[in-house]
Amino acid sequence: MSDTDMPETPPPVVQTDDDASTTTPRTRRGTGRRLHGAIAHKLGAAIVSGEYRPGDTLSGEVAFSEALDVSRSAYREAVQVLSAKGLVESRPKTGTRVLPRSRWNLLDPDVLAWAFSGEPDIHFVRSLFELRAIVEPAAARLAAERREKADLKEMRDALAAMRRHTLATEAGRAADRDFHNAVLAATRNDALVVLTASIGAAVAWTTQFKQRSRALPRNPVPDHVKVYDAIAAGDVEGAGEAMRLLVDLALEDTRSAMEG
Amino acid sequence: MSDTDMPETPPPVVQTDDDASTTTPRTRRGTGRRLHGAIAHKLGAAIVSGEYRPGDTLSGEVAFSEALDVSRSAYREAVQVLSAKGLVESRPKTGTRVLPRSRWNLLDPDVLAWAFSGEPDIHFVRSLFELRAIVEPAAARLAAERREKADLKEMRDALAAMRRHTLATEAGRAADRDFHNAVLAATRNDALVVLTASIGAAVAWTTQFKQRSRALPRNPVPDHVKVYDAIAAGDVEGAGEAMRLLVDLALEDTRSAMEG
DNA sequence: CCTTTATATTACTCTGACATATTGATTTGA
DNA sequence: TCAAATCAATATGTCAGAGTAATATAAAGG
Repeated sequence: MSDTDMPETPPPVVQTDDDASTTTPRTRRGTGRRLHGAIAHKLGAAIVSGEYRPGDTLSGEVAFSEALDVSRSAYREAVQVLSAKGLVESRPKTGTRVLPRSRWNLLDPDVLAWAFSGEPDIHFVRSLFELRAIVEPAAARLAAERREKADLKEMRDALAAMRRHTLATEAGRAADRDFHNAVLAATRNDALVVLTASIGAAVAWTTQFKQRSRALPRNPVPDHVKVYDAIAAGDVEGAGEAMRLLVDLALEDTRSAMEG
Repeated sequence: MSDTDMPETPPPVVQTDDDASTTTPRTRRGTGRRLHGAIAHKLGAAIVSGEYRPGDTLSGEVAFSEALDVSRSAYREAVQVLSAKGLVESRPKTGTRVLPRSRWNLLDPDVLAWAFSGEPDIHFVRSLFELRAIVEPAAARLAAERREKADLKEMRDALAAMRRHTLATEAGRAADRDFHNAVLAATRNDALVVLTASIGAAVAWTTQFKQRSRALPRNPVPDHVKVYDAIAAGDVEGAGEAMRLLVDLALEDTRSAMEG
């Protein structure tokens, strides 16, 4: 993930640790990562969460930047990031306004992270899983056609790691991601790789929710093994079917966790 | 498309139209759009075309910005855009380096535009069409399930426009896009919409190539009508199959145009 | 009523300075 | 001799203020 990462930004407190502060508490702010990154995160999250709505126009650069107590440069660089992701558009005289949702790069990893930093829209989560249910089985079919020995080894290693740890641990989740990435890599399709990298990140979010609400009810390894076996055997139909099952189960788990 | 658009940036000539120029010819540069946008386009295109390769580190901000004869601010804002799209990463002391290809947001509309502003990598084009062949039929199936009356009207209107104009005209291509967008909108899936918006833009590029090399050999309307009929009838299987045919034919046309 | 011109507002660009973080060498200690 | 801590060099990060260019709105003219 690029600059603004997933772990919640610690509240950018202005620590007034100075003692004889005759001067206003300036220059000593945010603890977070790079400043413009933090601002982009803040604004981006506010936009995708609906706090600012499409068509709304942000207060001018000078006003907003000094409201945030940052320089105009930092604020502008943050806005450039948002603009690059299709969230806002700036024009002279008009100001900076939020673009219609249709122009947002919803599959951008950062945008997804912002979307999931608050209360994720259940409708959108459904969309993501639906897309995943479309893409991943097709990817498994391609992988069954094109996999090389090295790909299969990657998958085996990931499976072994999944067996060792569980999905409750970070190592286990990483192994899960590794497995899916290995399948993707075996398709020799760059567009597929980057797409499901985004989706996978989002799905990882929902997985955390799942863990939070109830202990994981199912051992995911056998389903993954079925996918592996079919891919290793070059069984195109079987690979697609096994992956479809896998995604459906994940959707089912997450849905019950979110709605229940 | 967001800021940096498709039409070739007119060469950013430094017009030295001043007569008694004792001063260096500054402040009067690039005719193009916003300055940082132009620079982002230039650098982005250079990166995706392989001129700078992953791991390469760009010359420092001061050096590079004055080599381009722009201020550091403008250069930095451009780099922020590239960073937001996962092309580069900047760190103190280390400098700005090109990230591995796996971290590029290849489905970002701007990145796609940059990729297609030069000689498009035929391998990557193949990946895009493969992805399209996966997603669009699935979208057609969903559309057949969920379409409302208004969706069908949109599709009919687009079809009518396609009949009036041809794919050789801009109006015709717009109608083609409208039809596909209508199908997408009928799926009620935001993730699908934004994804195929990207792919569609890229495909539109290749369509232009197609037109350039040979007069269009096939009337696309009947195939589109078949898709419409199936969706209107709620025929899930038929809709998927008809769309699959449509995408396959487009791929065939483009492949022969690019390789021949 | 429509077109054209003026104007005010806003983002855009530039400049130059300082702060901060990270690397790599240097020094110190075991 | 090797390892850990220290320090300096360097490039990005942030700040401040001034001036430019573009554009929507209002005003003037046809």
